[in-house]
Amino acid sequence: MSTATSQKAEAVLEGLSEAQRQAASYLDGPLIIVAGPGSGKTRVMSHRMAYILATGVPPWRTMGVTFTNKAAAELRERCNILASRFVPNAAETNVSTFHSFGARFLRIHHDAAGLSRDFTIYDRDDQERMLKLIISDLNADAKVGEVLSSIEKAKNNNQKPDMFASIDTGYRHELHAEIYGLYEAELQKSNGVDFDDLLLKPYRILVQDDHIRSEMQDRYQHIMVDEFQDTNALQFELIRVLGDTHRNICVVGDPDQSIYSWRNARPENMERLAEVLPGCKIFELSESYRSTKTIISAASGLIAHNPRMIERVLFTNNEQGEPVEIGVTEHPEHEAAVIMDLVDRRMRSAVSKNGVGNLDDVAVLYRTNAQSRALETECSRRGVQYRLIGGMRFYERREIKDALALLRIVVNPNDETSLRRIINVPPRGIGPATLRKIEEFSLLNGVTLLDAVLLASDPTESRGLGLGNAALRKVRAFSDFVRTLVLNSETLYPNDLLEYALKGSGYNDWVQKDEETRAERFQNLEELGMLTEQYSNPDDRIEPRQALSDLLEHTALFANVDTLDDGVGTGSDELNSNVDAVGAITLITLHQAKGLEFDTVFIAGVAEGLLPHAMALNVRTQDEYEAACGEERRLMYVGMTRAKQKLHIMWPLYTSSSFHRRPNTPSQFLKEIPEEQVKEIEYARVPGRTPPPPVAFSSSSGVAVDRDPVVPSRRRREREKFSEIGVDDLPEEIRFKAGQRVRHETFGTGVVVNSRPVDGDLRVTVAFSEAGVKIVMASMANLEKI
DNA sequence: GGCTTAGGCTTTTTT
DNA sequence: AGCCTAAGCC
Repeated sequence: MSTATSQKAEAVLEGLSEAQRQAASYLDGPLIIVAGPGSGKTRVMSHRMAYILATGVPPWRTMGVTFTNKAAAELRERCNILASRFVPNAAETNVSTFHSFGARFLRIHHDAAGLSRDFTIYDRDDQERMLKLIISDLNADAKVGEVLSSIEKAKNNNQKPDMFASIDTGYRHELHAEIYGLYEAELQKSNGVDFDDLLLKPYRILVQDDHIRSEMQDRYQHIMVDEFQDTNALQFELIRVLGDTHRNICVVGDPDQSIYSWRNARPENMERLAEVLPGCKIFELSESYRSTKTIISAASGLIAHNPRMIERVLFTNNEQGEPVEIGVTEHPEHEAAVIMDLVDRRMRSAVSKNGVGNLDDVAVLYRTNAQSRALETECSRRGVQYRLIGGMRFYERREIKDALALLRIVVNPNDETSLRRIINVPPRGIGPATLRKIEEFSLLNGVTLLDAVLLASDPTESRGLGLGNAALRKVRAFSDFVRTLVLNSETLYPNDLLEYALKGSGYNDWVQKDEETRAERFQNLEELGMLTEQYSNPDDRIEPRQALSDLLEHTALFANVDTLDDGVGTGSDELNSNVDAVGAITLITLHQAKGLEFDTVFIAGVAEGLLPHAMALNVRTQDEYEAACGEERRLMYVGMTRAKQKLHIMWPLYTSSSFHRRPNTPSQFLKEIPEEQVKEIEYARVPGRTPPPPVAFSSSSGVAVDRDPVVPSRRRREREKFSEIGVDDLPEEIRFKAGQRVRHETFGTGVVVNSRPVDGDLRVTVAFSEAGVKIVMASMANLEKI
C-alpha cells in the first residue's frame, strides 16, 4: 500500500474502538468476527467494506451477503458514505441478500440451470398449492407442511429426489421422496424455482461449470457475510466455493443469536469455517455499546445456561441502569393493559424530563404472531399509534397474490400455479369439472395449460377441448381476456397493465362485493398500484415487458422486515391518545426483532409453552430436547439484548381471560436470570402466595405502584420448586411415574420412562409404541392412565 | 355443474 | 381468520 492509500484507509477507520479497528482492518485471509449484541457489528462491517475499497480494491470485486434486503441496503449505504470521499464508484459494491444474489445469478446463467430468462420465483404459498395438488393426485396420506420441510431439508443438503430417497427407508420417507420428485418435475415444467433453488441451482452450476466458477472465484477478492450463525449447509458451501481463490472470506455473527435452526441453519457453521479454512483468524467484539450493565448481566446469566463451544463474556462501560422488571399479570389482555400503562408512565416521565416522549423508542416482543392481537386491541382502544411487524405480510395477502398471478402468467406462460390460482377467481363458471377437461387436453396434446385455455378463443380448434356450450362460452370469455392482457403487456407499463388486469378480469368489482373486507383489500391493491408506478417510468428506458419482470422479481424477493421504516402506523387515525408522545410503538416477534434495538423493551407472554414454545419442545429424544430448548433460550437472549435502557419481562397467570383459560407456569428461563438484576412486580394476585400484596391501582388497568414486591424470596421459592416438591406432591391426575402405562390422544399408547417436576407441573418422557419417545407436560398432554 | 353458506378445525418462528 | 368439507340451491 502506498502512503497516500494507507492514509485514506486509516481515515476510513476513524471512530472505531481498538477491537473494532483490528477486525475491520485485517485483510490477510479468512476471518471470523464473533460480535455480541450491540457490539457494533454493522459498524465494523461497513467500515471494513469501506477500508477494503480505500486500499484500492475495485468495488465490483467485493461482495457482501446478508439475509434481509434492509441489512443489505444499510451496509451498502453506510459503506458508500464512508468511502465515497476516496472512491468515486463506492456504491458499486456487490451487496445483496443470499436470495437476490442467487436470482441475479440465475437470470444470467438461466440456460445452465435449464430455465428460460423469465422464470418465476415461487414462494411458500405457491409451493403449498403445488404440493396439495400432487398429494391429492397421488391420493397420498401426507401433510403438506411435513413434505415441504422434507424437501427443504433435502435441498439444503444438496440432495436430488433419488439421492434423498436412498438415504433412508420407511413408508413416510419414501412417500416424501416420491412427492419431492413430482414436485421437481412440476417446477421444471412451470419454468419456476423455489427459494431454495435460488441457492441450490447456482451452487450446482458453480460446482459443475469450471468456466463460470473460475470467473466468479477470480472476481470476488473480498467476501463478507452477515449473520453467519444463521447460514445453512448450502449457504456455507456457496460462500466457501465463491471465496476459494482469494480466501478473503470474512464472516460476522453470534452463535448465541442463532434462532433459525428450524430453517436448517447451522449455528456451528461459524466454528466450522475455521476448520475448513486453515489460518482463519478469530476476532471477538465483546463490548456492548447498547445496553445497561444490568441488562447485559441479566442476559449473560441466562445464556450461560446454554452449552457453548467458545466461552464468551459480554461487557459494557454503560451505566448500571434500572433493574429488569419481571411482571406477573392476570391474562394476556391484562398483560397488554399493564404494558400500555407502563408505556404511558414512561412517556409521561420522558415528557417531564426532556419535553418529549417518543413511542418509537418502545417495542413489545413476543414469541408468536397470534400474541399481537391482545396488544393491538389495547393500542386501538387507547388510541396509541402502533407499528405491527410481520403477521400477514403484504405480498402474501390474497388480493395481492391474485393480482400478481394475473401478471405472472403474462411473463411466464408456463406458470401453471398462478393460472390455477386465478382461472376461477373471481368465480367465472370455470369449476373443477371444466378445469379437468382443459387439463386433460393439455396433457394429451403436450401443450401448456395456458395454451389449452387460449384455444377456447379459436372457433374451430376450441371443439377439441370437449366442453359443452355453456362451459366453452365461459372459458372463451376468460381466454379472450388473457389474450388482450398479453397483447397489452407489449405496450403498457406495469401500472396501466395492472389496472387493466384488475378491471378486465372483474377482480375489482368482485372485491367491492364483500362489505367487510373491501376497504382493506382495495387499499392493499392501491398500495400495489403505487409500487407499480416505480416500475413504470418510460424515461428509465426499460421496455414495458422488462419492467414487468423487474417488478415481479421485486415482489418475490422483498420480505417484510425490509419495510420496517416505512411507518406502517396502523392504529387509530385520531390522536386522542392518553399517551403524551409522538411516534408509534413497535409490536414484533422475537425472531424479527433480531438486529433491532429500542430504549424500552417488553417481552410478553414469557410462560412455559409459549417461551419456550411447546411446539418447539415437541421432539423425540433428550438430546433434541436440549437443542430445542437451547434455541428457545437464545430467542429469549435475543429479546433481552434488544433493550438499551429498560427491560420488562411479563408473564400472565392464565392463558386467556375466557372460560377456556388454563393456568400458566412461568418460563423456566425466568429463574435463570440472576436475581440481583431482577425486580419482581405482581400486577395480579398470584394464587398460593401469601399474603397477597397490597396493590395500588391506576385509573385504567390496575398497575401496581412502584415498590418492592412483598413476595417470598426467590431462593425460597426455588427451593420449594425443586427440592421440596416431588412427584408425589402433585395432584393425582398429573402424577406419573416410570413404568406407568398411558394413552395419548394422538400418540396412542405408551409407557412412562421418566418424569420430572417442573413448576407445579410434570415433564413426562413417554415411549409410545407407535409414535416413539415424546416429552410432554402432564397438565397439557391429557395422558390417560391405563 | 357450479356457487354459496355453514360449521368444524387449527394457529411457532420466515429468508 | 382462513381453510376445508358437506349440503342445499340455481
